[in-house]
Amino acid sequence: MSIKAKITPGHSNTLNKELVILAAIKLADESGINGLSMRKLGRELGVEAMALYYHLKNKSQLIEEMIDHIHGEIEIPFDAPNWRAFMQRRARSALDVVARHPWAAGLMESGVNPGPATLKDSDTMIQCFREAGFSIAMTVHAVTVLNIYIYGAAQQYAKLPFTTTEQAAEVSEAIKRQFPMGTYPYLGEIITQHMIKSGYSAVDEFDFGLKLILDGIALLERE
Amino acid sequence: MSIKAKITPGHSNTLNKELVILAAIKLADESGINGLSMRKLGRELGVEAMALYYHLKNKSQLIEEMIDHIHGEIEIPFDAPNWRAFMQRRARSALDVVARHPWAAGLMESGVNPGPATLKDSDTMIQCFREAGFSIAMTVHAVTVLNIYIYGAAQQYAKLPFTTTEQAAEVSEAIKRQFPMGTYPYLGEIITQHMIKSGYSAVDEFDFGLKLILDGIALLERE
DNA sequence: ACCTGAACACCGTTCAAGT
DNA sequence: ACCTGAACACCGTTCAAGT
Repeated sequence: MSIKAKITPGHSNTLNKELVILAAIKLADESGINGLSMRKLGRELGVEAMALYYHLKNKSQLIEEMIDHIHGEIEIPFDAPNWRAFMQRRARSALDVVARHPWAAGLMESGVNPGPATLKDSDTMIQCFREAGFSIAMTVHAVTVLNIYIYGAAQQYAKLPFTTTEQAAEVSEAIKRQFPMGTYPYLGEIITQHMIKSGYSAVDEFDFGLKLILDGIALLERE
Repeated sequence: MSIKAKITPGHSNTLNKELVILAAIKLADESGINGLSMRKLGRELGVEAMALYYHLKNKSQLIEEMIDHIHGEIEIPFDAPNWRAFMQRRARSALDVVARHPWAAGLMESGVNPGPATLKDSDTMIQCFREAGFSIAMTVHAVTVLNIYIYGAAQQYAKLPFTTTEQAAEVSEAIKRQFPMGTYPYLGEIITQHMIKSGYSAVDEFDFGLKLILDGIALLERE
């Protein structure tokens, strides 16, 4: 055993898959998915890019692992009193997770090669609906519409060029200035009357749509 | 005027923005968004990559223009008898468009720099709801939930590793073989009882969710 | 007006070689 | 077992120069 290993006990000073994945997520959080390169990631880890290929097959596999890790950050609210509370909390958690890792928005739910965290999340959602008395067919419908909505919303949310309602108003005005008055009268009305005057909140919109969908699912309960 | 110009009247033999965009879409359709490079695109057009920079600012702008063009392919059913028929037909058309251009799925609705086709589409959707008597606030809710659902579904649909129900069954079995029996019991049940036995159809799932959302929107009509 | 050649600063990945 | 150096075949983009 080397002296180095004795100096840092319990902390491996050599690389491993997990460390690479965590560093890759950190790098992507900071500089986006296009800012993530094997060479930069190596630099960040104090190693040449080629070293990464000892721990991972290639960049695709790295990204798959990153996505499954992110998926594992979504809260699974086992203690929720009913399916509706469960799905509501899970949805909010998923939106939070994507807000922290915007680059991941378009990559989740790819359908190909789901990792353990992804599979566990699906399994738990299904369990929740089944135990609430939903049939298999209705469970599939419910899970599908919820996931489409949540990941769709997360993706649009991640791409929003604003976060506060003030910024929303500014951006709306900028868009409106780009086209001559009257070209898009209905859109123009929405922007002036709604986006700028009253406060537009992307999160409120998300919640409204989620409620609409949960109400719809409630009607499937005994079908 | 050159002889060449006389030989091909009405057909410019030099490049222009529109030709570049169309060729780029064709190339992306064939080889995905990662297969689209300025150098390959130049080759396809019989020109050096650098020539493209005379017609477009950079690759980002090219992609923005491609997306707006794709957006223009979505049918706007002016002759629909009511808002519901309008939204149903538009949704189906959007799904078809993304099926033809899977690489575009994750890039539509980016919110930044919407092009004329994108703005026109929004304007028409808003007009449809407003003329049906929806308030401004309810129109925003309805358009938001519909777009999130449609583009979310399009994205998942574009990424599906299967198209027919037979392929769906095969892929489901492959996924199931990857994990030890009983690890994900509820997911396992869905796969064996539903995905493999009865036929799973992604399009049917899309329609089910769309109906659920349209039913929900109908309840907002006089709010 | 429209295109090219050369150049720059990057990529992902392989593979033999080093310790 | 774990990492590196050199190499290959790519990228996007700028800019002076060509016609």
